Amino acid sequence: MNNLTIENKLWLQKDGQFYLGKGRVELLQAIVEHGSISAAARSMQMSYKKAWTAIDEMNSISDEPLVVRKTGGSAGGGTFVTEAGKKAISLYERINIRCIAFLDEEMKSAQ
Amino acid sequence: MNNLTIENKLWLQKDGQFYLGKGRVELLQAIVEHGSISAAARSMQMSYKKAWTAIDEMNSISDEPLVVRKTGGSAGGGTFVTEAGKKAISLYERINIRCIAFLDEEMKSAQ
DNA sequence: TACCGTTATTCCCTGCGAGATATAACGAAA
DNA sequence: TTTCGTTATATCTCGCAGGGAATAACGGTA
Repeated sequence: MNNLTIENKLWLQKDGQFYLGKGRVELLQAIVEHGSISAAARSMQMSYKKAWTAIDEMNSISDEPLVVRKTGGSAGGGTFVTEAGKKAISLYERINIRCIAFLDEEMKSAQ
Repeated sequence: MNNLTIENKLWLQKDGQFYLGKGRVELLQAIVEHGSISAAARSMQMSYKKAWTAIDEMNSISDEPLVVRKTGGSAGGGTFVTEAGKKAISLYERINIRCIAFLDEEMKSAQ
């Protein structure tokens, strides 16, 4: 019974629809950092299509958009995370960190 | 930002290998109840193959077997959950229940 | 020895997700 | 009006996990 660890995966749902998980939070953070979907996707070895699909889905599920997308222009366009998006990121991260700490405690006292 | 719920998925790992999750715990419980892999699989609309594969894998990862399988005999054989298996079930369930309660509290205080 | 229901194992097939590719649309700046 | 890098979107293919079916092995019991 040794070397036993507990893993967890958290995600937020809106009306039962998958909304925001670990991968999407990382994607949003990369967009904050890089200012575009394509640069963010490149930075994390994700295909543009996958990134775009994820963003389109979470944007349409949320009441307020999490990112604003601009097409065209001298820089070609860009994508920016809204305040609602940043709030969602920090909500997820705070709960996730606290949940991991909680589970560590549980496992310690369980064995 | 309403109708927002948090979902979580827990599983146990042994040396980094997936070991026991929600579905496998339910399968073990069905085996306790029915006394055979095939009856347990039937009772939860799972294919025998999937059930057998899951059991074979978790049994081989664990130090002590979680189930004992008997082949042949008048009843054709059967499968029985060991004490170690029952302990694993209750460990998972206790942590899972407590984790759900923890997350509910977190979500309440977050909004 | 014949039977029976279970465990054990192999093979085929198919649906789905992910990736790759290609191309259009866009619009500010020069 | 040309350029450029981005967003947007449609196919197409390929791999593979998972299901279904088929079959062998097993060993009490009658």
